Amino acid sequence: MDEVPTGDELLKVLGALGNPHRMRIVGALLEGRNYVSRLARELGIGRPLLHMHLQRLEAAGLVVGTLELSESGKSMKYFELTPFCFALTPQSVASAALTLTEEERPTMKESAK
Amino acid sequence: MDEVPTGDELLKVLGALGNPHRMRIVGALLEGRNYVSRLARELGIGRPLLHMHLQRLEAAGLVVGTLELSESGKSMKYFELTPFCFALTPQSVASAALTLTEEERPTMKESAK
DNA sequence: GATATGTGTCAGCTTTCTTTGACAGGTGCG
DNA sequence: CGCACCTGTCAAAGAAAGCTGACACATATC
Repeated sequence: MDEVPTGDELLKVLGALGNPHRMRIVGALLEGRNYVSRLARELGIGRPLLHMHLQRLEAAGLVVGTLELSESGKSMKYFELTPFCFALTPQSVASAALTLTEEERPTMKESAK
Repeated sequence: MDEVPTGDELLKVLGALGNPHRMRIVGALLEGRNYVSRLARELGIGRPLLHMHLQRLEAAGLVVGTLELSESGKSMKYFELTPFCFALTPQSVASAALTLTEEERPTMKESAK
């Protein structure tokens, strides 16, 4: 039931969900799949902005987008939620922290000591 | 068992946990309470930086700090984890998104009003 | 052709977060 | 006293995130 992610994966998930717009996007997609332009209108934000947010959610594996051709021939990108499930406890966070790679380093300063 | 937070609360929690240093701090505190200077040495980061990160975690309710007087008379601030437990699913995120206040808006210029 | 829909990207600005060094204070001990 | 700890704060710089308008491309309809 619960997914047990690596530190880097959990970092991307938390970074993706820790934003008002992206939380609202998840809420909007819970009612069904939707395409970018319509989603932008419903949420009242610009499409370039929404595009960026969706990319962040997709990079975290929380949504998936598929480019489809409508019957009229226009290409439309539909996004939908993935059935993710993460538990946030001191234990789960701590075990994820152990697998953090230094690529995600906040700052590197490996001199002598 | 699971905590059901408001949108703003969840936002603070996700923002607090979505950082490599703060994840490591949670991992370090899982082994027991600790005071700031020692924690900074063990994690290899500066005290001012750790102080800021701890403040962020405390603002999210994930840790609590208590200023105590050691037997020798020095004042030391001990931090320890709170037994938090959050479930991250499309449903939990969506319901939290409904209670988001506009105060936590992502950059809004408040010129007129 | 002009308009309306859809797609995506880019540069540049603003805002926030992160980080560091310096500074303030306190206590106990040789 | 000077040294070794502890506490806290501040300003400024650097890095990252957020946001906007303009652009380019496609297709269908008027």
